[in-house]
Amino acid sequence: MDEALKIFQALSDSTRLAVFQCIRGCGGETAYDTETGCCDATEPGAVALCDVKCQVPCSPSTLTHHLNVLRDAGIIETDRRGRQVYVQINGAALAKVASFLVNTK
Amino acid sequence: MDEALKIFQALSDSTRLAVFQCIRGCGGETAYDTETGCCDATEPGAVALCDVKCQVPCSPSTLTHHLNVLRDAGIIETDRRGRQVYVQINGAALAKVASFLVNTK
DNA sequence: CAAATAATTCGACAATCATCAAACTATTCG
DNA sequence: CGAATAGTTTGATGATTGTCGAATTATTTG
Repeated sequence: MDEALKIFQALSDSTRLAVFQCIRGCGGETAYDTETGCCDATEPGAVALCDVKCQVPCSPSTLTHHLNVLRDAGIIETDRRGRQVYVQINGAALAKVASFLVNTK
Repeated sequence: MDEALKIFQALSDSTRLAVFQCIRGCGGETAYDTETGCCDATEPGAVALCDVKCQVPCSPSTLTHHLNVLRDAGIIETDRRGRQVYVQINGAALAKVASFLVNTK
């Protein structure tokens, strides 16, 4: 399945996997960091890019690049709200690949 | 998890994914091809490299390279029997990554 | 032992790709 | 409007990596 290949490629870079994990973990309800002021997710399951950047050390352009790869693979979805772009995980795509992995034969 | 990263890297190449699928599909009971004589798996769940090579078009050295990557990632296991090396899938490793993918938060 | 089959090792080469800086667009706010 | 914040676009560059051919090792068999 070609869809699975794209997802594997998207998750095959350490920085990109960190971004992925950040979006997943930070999108929850309790992930606010009072020290840095980062990760002030306004709703469950969505994070602003600027908050991701706080936790994954890379330049803005690199982050944009990685997000494009993740989005093209169908792993995440983005929508802009005012100045910020919010990101969230597409669970369905992940579930499909997970079943592909486990599926015998 | 660093283990997951390695597995994603291993499956992020189209040729390697083809090898993976070949081992999985061909390792079954009924995959013998009377035309080419390929894929004469002697036991369920194991395939000889020469049979994989029949189905995935690449040079022997390339195949060896890909198998090393897959083995280092823990996806497959190999053992030599006489002239041939047999390969089989390590289901446990795949199951672990599958649950990593689905796992929310 | 010699020949044949199966697989590995080694180098080299081409292509892909992650990264960044700089310049730019988009949006809010004073 | 002008300043500030948030992201994107566009090269360029350095590193990684997939591929192969040639030489080599391992094993069986005549």
